[in-house]
Amino acid sequence: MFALVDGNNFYVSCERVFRPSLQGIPVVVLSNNDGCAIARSNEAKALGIKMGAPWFQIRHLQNEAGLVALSANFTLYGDMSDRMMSLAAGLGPTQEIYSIDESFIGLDGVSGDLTQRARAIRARINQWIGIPCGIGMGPTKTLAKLANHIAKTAERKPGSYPLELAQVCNLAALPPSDFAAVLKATEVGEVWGVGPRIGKQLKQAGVHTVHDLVQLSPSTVRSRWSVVLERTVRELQGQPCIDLDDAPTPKKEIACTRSFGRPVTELHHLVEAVSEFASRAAEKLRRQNSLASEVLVFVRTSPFRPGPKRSQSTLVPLRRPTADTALLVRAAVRGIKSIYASGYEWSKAGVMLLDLVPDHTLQYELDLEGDDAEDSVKLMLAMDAINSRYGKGTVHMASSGARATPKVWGMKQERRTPHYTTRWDDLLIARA
DNA sequence: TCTGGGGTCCTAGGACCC
DNA sequence: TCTGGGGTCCTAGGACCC
Repeated sequence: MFALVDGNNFYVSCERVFRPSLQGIPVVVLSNNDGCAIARSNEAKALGIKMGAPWFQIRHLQNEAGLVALSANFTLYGDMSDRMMSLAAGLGPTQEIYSIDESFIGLDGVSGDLTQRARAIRARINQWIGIPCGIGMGPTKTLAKLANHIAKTAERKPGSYPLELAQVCNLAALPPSDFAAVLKATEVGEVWGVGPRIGKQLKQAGVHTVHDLVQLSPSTVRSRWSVVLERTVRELQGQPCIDLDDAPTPKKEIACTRSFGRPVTELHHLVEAVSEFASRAAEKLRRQNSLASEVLVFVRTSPFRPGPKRSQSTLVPLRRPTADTALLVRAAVRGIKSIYASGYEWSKAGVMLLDLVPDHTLQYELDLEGDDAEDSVKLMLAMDAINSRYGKGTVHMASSGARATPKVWGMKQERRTPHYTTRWDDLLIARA
């Protein structure tokens, strides 16, 4: 048995904890550069705002419907996530943190009434953290996901499902006829693993609801679609195919990419940006104790703006795998210089670290050029320690540009809330 | 004026091997 | 008429996830 615990409209809920006045009104959280809506309160969903809707297309709702938009405050959401996850872990013996707002809990060996237990955990998260959650349970991860969808939808849209399934839904506890009714009431597109493309193909083949999908034989699905969808069907039929991944494996690639707040035309600004991205990526790399063998750098113009379009990338091999910020930044700068062209309005760039290997399998080689690998490790340890103690970017590569000067290429974030939980200066003050 | 960021897995097809 | 058989590795592209 599995449970999926998922924070409702997570980013919006995090903001509401510290600004209760946002309760009950339409709120969206915007992506970087205040580009598009990436989280919506129920009231915002009711206004018809779609996931990913560009801000400039919905901003008129500020005046017309009292819509409030906030810039993404990922520092806050990450910290709230940690708190929520630690409470969700109390539901069962194992936990897989699947995304910032979701975790799967392995329930094997848990005795007693699971629904009651889940309701208690949900209440605790609500009271201690202030985040409303949905909890779904089922014999496979895909069914737990589906149950979670039902739990949230039953609460948000009265009449869509039986009310007793709201907030906490255990599909394994339903009588067969009720289970079938629930599957019939759910569209295939809601299933974990069925995206827009496959969803469309399924509907063309006459498969409209989850109930239809479960009727298909796995071998048919495999030959007509793929092994991926076959696994999904088996999981829906109650046969576990996807294990709980409670010991996250290190990432195979690490990226840091950003759209710029406004178009960039000059090389030295791109050098600054790419240096910054490479430094960020290097920090992530060291955090998972890996070394990178290659650095990929890309830059492109906006697909939306008029003017000449161009997209360039280059793969810079490293002499040996490394996690040294200086070496990775140097490689990234070499890369951007090799693909830069003037006369374009560049809108986005990024750095990806590829072909990652664990840092303990570093292969030593003959010392032909002076080996400073050990110094490098010490230097990076010191740098990470300083930045952790005194704040991000306290020490950084000079090519990223001085901290004090605003970045030409910097992100637009006009509506960001304070770092309520991670900066002393931003702590809220309560007055009696 | 204005459209996010960061991942994973699977497959087909090409290059290359004997 | 007709052009081997079997295998590995790599890459690009598609689809999905949040």
